[in-house]
Formats: sequence, C-alpha cells, structure tokens
Amino acid sequence: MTAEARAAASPLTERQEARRRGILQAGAQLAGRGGFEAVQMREVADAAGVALGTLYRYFPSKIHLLVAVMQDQLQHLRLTLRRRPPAGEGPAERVAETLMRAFRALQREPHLADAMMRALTFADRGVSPEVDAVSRLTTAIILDAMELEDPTQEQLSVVRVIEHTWHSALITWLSGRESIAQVKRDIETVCGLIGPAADTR
Amino acid sequence: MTAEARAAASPLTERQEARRRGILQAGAQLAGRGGFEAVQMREVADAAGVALGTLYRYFPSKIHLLVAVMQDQLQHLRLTLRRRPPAGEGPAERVAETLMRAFRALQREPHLADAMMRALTFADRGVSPEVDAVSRLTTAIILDAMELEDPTQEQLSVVRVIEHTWHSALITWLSGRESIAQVKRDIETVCGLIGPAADTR
DNA sequence: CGCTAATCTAGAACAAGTTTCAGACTTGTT
DNA sequence: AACAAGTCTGAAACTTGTTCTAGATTAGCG
Repeated sequence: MTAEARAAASPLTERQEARRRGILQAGAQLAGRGGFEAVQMREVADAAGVALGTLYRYFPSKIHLLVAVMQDQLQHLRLTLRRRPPAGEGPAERVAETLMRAFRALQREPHLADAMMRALTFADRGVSPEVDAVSRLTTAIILDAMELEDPTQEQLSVVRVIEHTWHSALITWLSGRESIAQVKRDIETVCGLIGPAADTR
Repeated sequence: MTAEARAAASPLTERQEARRRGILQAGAQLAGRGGFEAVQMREVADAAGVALGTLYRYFPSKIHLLVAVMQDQLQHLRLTLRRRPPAGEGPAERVAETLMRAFRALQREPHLADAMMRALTFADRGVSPEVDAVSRLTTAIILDAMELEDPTQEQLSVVRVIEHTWHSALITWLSGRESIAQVKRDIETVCGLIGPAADTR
C-alpha cells in the first residue's frame, strides 16, 4: 500500500483492504467471463460478499471499478516487465516488444480486456483522477522500455501518441474491426516515431 | 433476413426519410446541449415527434443513433473540405491542417463532440458496420488531404495510426486530461509519420 | 466496559435504455 | 374501393446502474 493512498483517503483497516481486494477480484472475474456487460454491480457485490451500498462506497461507479481493475493489471504488468525487461536493441524495438507482450496477455483474456478498455475510454470527467493514474502508469511503462530518464517535450508527445494508438487500436481490435496483425503493424508503425537512434546524426 | 439487411436493401419513403432526418437532428440538438448523457431516448423521440418504438426501429440503440449523427457530421465536413481544401505544401501539413480544422469545429460544439466520440469508442460488435462506415469516411478524408490515390500497406497503416491518435486524443481532451495545445502537438507529431515529401530511406 | 461515530447490510426505490404489445394508420395491390 | 402487409403510436413492463433509508455491526476512545 502506497503512502499516497493513505494520505489521500483515510487509511483502510485490514478488513477494508481485504474487502477492496475481494471486490476487485470479483469484478475482474466477472469481466473475464463476459466482458463489460457481464460486470453487473449486484453480481459483483454478491460475488464479493458485500452489500450493494458497500460496493458503491468503495467504487462510486461501475466505471471506477473497472478502471481500478485496469490499474491493478497494469501494476502486475509493470512488475513482470521489471523481472524480464524487453531485450530489443533500440528504444523503438523495446517499446514495440513491450506493447506486443501486453497485447498477447490481453489476447488471452479478451473479455477482461473488453471490460477494462471500454470503461477506460467511456470514463467521463468524474473519473479523471483514476483514468489519469492509469495513464501515468502506462507512460511509465513505456518510458521504462525506452530507458529514458529525462524526456523532452517532443519525446513526451511521442509517448502520448503511442499511448493513443495503443488504446484506440485495442478498442478497434476488440470490436472486431481490426485484426491482430493490423494491431501489430500499427504498434510497429507508431514506434517508428521514436526514431532509430535519437542521438546519432 | 435481419431488419438491417432489409433497411439497407429497401429504400425509405419520403416520410420515412424525413423522420430519419428529424430524429438525427433531434439527437444532434440534445447532444449539443448536454453531451452523451443529455441524449435521452424518450426526449429524442419526443423532440422528433415520434414514438419511442419508432425511434428504436430507425436506430436500434442510443449508440447507433449517435454514431449515425457522427457519420452525418463527417459527411458535412468532407463537403466543406472539398470546397476549401487544405493548402499546406506536403501531405503531412495538409493532413495536420485538416485535422486541426475539424478539431476547431469540435471545439465550438464540445458537448456534441462528447456525445459522438463516447458513442464511437463505446460501441460494441453490434455496431461494427456503422462504426466501420465512420472509420472509412475518416480514412477517406485523410487520404483526400494526402492526395493519394493508391496507398501502399505502409501508408494505410500510417493512416490508421493517425486515426487512432485522432480519436484517442479527442477523448482525452474531452475528459479534461489533455489540453488543446497538447492535442495540437499530438496531431503534428503523428503526422510526422507521413514523412516529409519524398521518402529517401 | 460503555459510548459515539463511522461503516455495513438488506432491501426498496428511482432513472434511463430497451422491449413488448394491442390497436390505429399507411401503403401498395388487385 | 377493399384488403393484406407493413408501420407507427401510446403505454406499460423489464433491466441494470445508482441512490436512499432504517436498523445492525464495528472501530476508536475515554
């Protein structure tokens, strides 16, 4: 548990922490079974052994819940990547490899991916802080892969464009309008923006 | 045969065409006033002077309706662009100019933009044909700006990446997590993929 | 321990998207 | 003109996200 979470909201007790985790797990499980629409708040509450009102105290909407699930998944991904970092030669290759690894993980759980991505892009201003946390995590993962400490404005814009492409390509794939091969190509294409070697000229 | 297949096959009568336009206009008007959530199907039906069941016969869901509104807007945009094409020197400049013009138009109607974009990215497989039509229109607008007749696979992937960036940057702007200036920079950055003039690599 | 405030539960209630249905109206055909 | 098929209306019903309430439970504290 981070110090920020403690500072932002009043710290959760042990049982509350357990409840929160149970809710997240129930949500992820239902999402994995049937995607966004299968995550029904009454069922989540049931599966987590918690009253509906309590669920809403922890996560003020279905979108909040699914964005939190996504944050959870990204944290796992980041740890996995720390243990086995991408092995490409340049930053562009490493970012592409990182995203393709994430993509393959999502392909194994397309329903979960559907629920998370739909929630993320449908989120309105009321969920901005949470969506922003997800976005910062994604940025951090990409910057990790680039092995960049101190990005310039241009590099940050490139990273944003990569994130945009990543999100939108996933959505397009999930709705059946783009193939796995096309997503792969899109990722490789956008990674071309990173440039083959930033400081050779 | 499905209802859609029939609708696509058999042309609408005059009155039906008028009803359809009335519904689209009512939808766009409500969307312009209060965004996605302000488009309530009962109100749309009311404003269009049509029964709820009829509204659902023309547009089988709120998402379908808003995606159709978007298609309508894109068709207008394309005509406008035909009349006054972008004047940049290279394809990259012209695409950026085109997208920035569209962006400025959306800034004038942020609520409408919200309703259309949220519908577009939230659409599931059941709306794929309609979303695909919007996507093809967008692609056509970009290819128009590039003045490209016969794009290669690589060029098509670049166009897809531009579209992804365009959609996702708009969503991010609409939810208040990215500024107008950042969206502009993202557009210019991704247009860098088009390559300055003739590619020499 | 005993008190107070916060939290949790069960369940009803509400809101908006969607479905359904019986009856009225249009349209095209003979 | 008369009929059959399809379309539209008005209204109720159903679904699922969200809110609300009254009472039970828990946590922190003197």
